[in-house]
Amino acid sequence: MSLLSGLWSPEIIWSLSKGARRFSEIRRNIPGISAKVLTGRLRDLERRGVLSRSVIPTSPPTVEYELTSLGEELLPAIQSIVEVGTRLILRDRQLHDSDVPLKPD
Amino acid sequence: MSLLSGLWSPEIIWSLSKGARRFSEIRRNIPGISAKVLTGRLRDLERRGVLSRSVIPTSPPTVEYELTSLGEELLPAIQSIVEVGTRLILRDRQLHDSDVPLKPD
DNA sequence: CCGTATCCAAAGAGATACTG
DNA sequence: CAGTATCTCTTTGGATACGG
Repeated sequence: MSLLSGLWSPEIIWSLSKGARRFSEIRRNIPGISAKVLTGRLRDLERRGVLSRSVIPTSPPTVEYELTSLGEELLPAIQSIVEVGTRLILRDRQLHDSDVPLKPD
Repeated sequence: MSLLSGLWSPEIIWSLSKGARRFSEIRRNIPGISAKVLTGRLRDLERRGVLSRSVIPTSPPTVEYELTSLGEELLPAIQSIVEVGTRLILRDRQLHDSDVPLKPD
């Protein structure tokens, strides 16, 4: 299960679902993540074989991250967890709303 | 994603996949988990709506934990993550074995 | 642009002892 | 049986500053 460990790993994997992305693109894509944490998570996911890192020797250097085929296999799992979570949130909101109904405007 | 947060939560959910279990049954089922951690995770998962806790007033008391319907929806996701992880481990072992081949007995 | 270094705080988890 | 109470250690993450 450590494949998805870390607060941001699922979002990082998700942000690579549509193809290779650069460091700064991923960072912009995930509001709130710091460079340090993003670097740490990317290194961890690389070591585990979930994504690959390739440096293109331009100036300044370009670094691209891409899911491996095994990384891509995690996408459906992430999606279904997010779906369950969304339903839980909606259900909670409904329970709360029925306690305190909105007055019609 | 916090639905699966905590080192042991996926295993706890998994151990309830075949129906309701008592505290001590879950604990026996998951070697290495302490009572404190199990209690903490169960409370967390209950609060999030993944499982339910019911006390049967016998003496000594019986406490049963059971997945909610939303909890059950997490099972396929857990299974597919475990499958990817297993393939990663097997692939790594293969790579390592090809470096240091076993000598035929 | 793509990071590393440092320091700090908070959360999880392990071990152990104790309880209604 | 099914927990709670401590205490300690480690891991993560946030903030900030700096570097090739």
